[in-house]
Amino acid sequence: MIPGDLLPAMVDAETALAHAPPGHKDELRLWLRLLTCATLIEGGIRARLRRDFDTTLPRFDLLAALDRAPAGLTLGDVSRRMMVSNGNVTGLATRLEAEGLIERRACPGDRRAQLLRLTAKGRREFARQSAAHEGWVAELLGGLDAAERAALFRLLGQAKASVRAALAPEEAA
Amino acid sequence: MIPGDLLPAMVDAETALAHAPPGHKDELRLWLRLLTCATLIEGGIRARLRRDFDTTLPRFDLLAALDRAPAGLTLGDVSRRMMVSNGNVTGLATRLEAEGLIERRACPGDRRAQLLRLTAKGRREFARQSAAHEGWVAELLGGLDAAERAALFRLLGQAKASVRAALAPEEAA
DNA sequence: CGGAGATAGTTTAGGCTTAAAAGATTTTCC
DNA sequence: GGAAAATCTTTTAAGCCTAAACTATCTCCG
Repeated sequence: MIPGDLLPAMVDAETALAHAPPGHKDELRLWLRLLTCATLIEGGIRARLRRDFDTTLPRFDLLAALDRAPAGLTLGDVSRRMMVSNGNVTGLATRLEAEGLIERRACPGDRRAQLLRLTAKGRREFARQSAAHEGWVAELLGGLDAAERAALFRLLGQAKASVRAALAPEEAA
Repeated sequence: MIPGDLLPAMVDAETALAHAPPGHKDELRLWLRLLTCATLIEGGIRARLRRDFDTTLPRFDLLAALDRAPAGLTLGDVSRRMMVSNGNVTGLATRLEAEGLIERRACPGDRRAQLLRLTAKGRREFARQSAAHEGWVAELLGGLDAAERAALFRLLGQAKASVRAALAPEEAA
């Protein structure tokens, strides 16, 4: 995340690029601005999760995935949903289990797999975090009106499709 | 980054949310879509930097910052531009210096600070990486036409302003 | 049946990242 | 001048993250 003491004088890559000699492509500017937005929002959320709940974004994301799947998810399911590696989920799950927020149990019919589920404590804790999280996001993006948000949402959908299409060949490999 | 072997079956958080019970705010959906886009693009770039140059995105970003500042930057300058912590830059700079891509030299007039500059090798290497990078980004976002890119760029500017405004109070603290 | 290949999860080594504490130097201001 | 505050950097401990190698299990099909 972005250290709080850096924010005042922060000069992001996109801003710096604006002063650079011309010749950079359109797409690069767009990407840098997109990245700046994502980094700023993510940093704000990480700081608030730490400040208010003493937790981290990956932990929150894992709880969120489980909260949407009452029947539980295997580690592999979580890995795909969170777009992170297998081994990463192993470590995250170990820590959350130690904190008593999730539990591992055998997956019926497949002795290789384990199901992860929220404990009662995990559900309670996530409910609190989730409500706050929704508020933070609304606050951060509150400067856009509904029409702007809708337009941005639509265009990001186009962008996502473009990126997925460009990435598709290597998925097939 | 996103492991290549996960891409085919990947189900991102945003997609999963679409199947969740209603009640989620507009802003949350927008944020999740923005995050998905950024994560996908970043993952693609990381994979290509590794594949073609055996390097990482943070290393590339540090070289990029130095490339735009021929006179050199202090570690603190780099930290602000990259929006990462001080200590992070120390480690990154140490590794890049060991690879001979950058050099540290005394900062005239301030014995606390050091200037980081690209070496000749660093300049050559960054030029190669940078050209490829620009191509990758153009390829990933090539599915959008110029008008869509312009509209998206503008709306992301609004979003960035909104986020910065919401984050501003804590900067002042 | 039984082996080949796919799939689930863990481990390992190494890089990235932060917050916090500590050291060195500079600046401010009385 | 000199104390106090600010700034620049490094160090430390801990968590996050990946790729790759490995074990265990399952599935397919000959």
